[in-house]
Parts: sequence; C-alpha cells; structure tokens
Amino acid sequence: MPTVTRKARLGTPLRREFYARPTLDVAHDLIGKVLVHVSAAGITAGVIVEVEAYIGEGDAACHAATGFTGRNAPLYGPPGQAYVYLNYGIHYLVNAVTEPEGVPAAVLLRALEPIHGRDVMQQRRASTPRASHDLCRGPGNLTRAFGISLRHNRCDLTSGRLFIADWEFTRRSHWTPRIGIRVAAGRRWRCVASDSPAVSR
DNA sequence: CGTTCGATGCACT
DNA sequence: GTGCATCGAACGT
Repeated sequence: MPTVTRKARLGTPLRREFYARPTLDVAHDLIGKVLVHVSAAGITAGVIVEVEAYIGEGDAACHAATGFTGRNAPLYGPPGQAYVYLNYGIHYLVNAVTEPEGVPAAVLLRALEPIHGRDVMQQRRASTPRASHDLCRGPGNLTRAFGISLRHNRCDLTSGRLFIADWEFTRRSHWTPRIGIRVAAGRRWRCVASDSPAVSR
C-alpha cells in the first residue's frame, strides 16, 4: 500500500529543540518539512512550502501584540505545540509555537504540496475538483484539507497524530513581506519555497 | 486579466 | 461594536 510506503519514508517528528530556537530560523527550516495528520478519515501529508513568522509582543501583527490573553495563551506556552484559531469566523489557521517557553512567537503554515491523501483532501475541500497544488494553497485551505480545527489547539506537534517530520528532500527558499495583514506588513518574515506551484497568489 | 465584497465567529475594546 | 494572519464568487475593464 502507498500508505505504508509513505509512512515508512517519513522521518520521526521534529523534536522540541527544533522549535525552541529563533523563530526566523524555525520558519526557514520548516520549508521542505512534512505536515502529517493521521485521522479517522485517512492520512494526509504535505510538504511545507510557505510560512510566516509572528514574533513577540513588539510585532504588531502577532496575536501577542496586546499582551497575554485567553486566546493567545498557546503562544506563551512550550515550543512545538500547535496554536490554532478561528479567523474571519470561517477559517482555522494553524501555527507551530516557537522560541523558549514564555516568549510569544509562532510560525503560521500557509501552504503545502500534497504528497499523500489527496482524495481525502479533495473530499474535505468539497466543491469542484482541484489541482493538487490548489488543495492546500492558503492557510485556511490547508487546515480544511487536513481536517484541522480548534480541537487541535495546543496539541503537541512532536508526538501524536498531528506532527511535522523531516522529509528526504530540501527546498530552496526565499523571504518576502508577509501578506494578508493590515499592520507591520513591511517585515520580510514570509518564507516560501522558490520553485513551488502551491504558494499563495 | 483586475477589483470588490459578503460570509461568519469570536476576542478584545 | 469593531476588526480581523481568508476565500471565492461576482462583477468591471
């Protein structure tokens, strides 16, 4: 079965030390890694090709810009856990928390290249058939394709059914300004795989 | 091509 | 009450 083959080729989940580093380093190194979700509907996996960094209370676009609140509490928690929230009342967005515990920062996952479970993604996306590179393009689209919701908030990405693992290929990447935000848009904290057809816009 | 705009929930002011 | 780290349909050119 392809399932077994793919799983066997996946590395083990990235360890907590990977996330307990400067956020820009983590963001850069997440390009080319693989997000995996083992769910009842099936296994989905995709190569991370677009991310954005949100760093600290001094970053006006970071949810921690107004200090500790109930919603942004995960940002202050241990690195390597997921921060999931509902955006525009419609879309779930998933982040990987970074930096040592107490430093509110995270990397937003914005796009993936599907490598397994495209049929499951397609079903979750509903509507019309989509090209592979469209299934997980955009932060709201990828959570939908992966079945990620508020249930995954604060879940541990270094163990369990939702995790990020090494992958056998590395990707060339470059930095651009963050997109879709209304403040602090000048910072070039968006990292994309340079040759990917699955990135935004 | 391009731009506008409605849907929709909730944290925060 | 306001404003989103969005998406896609519906327009206009």
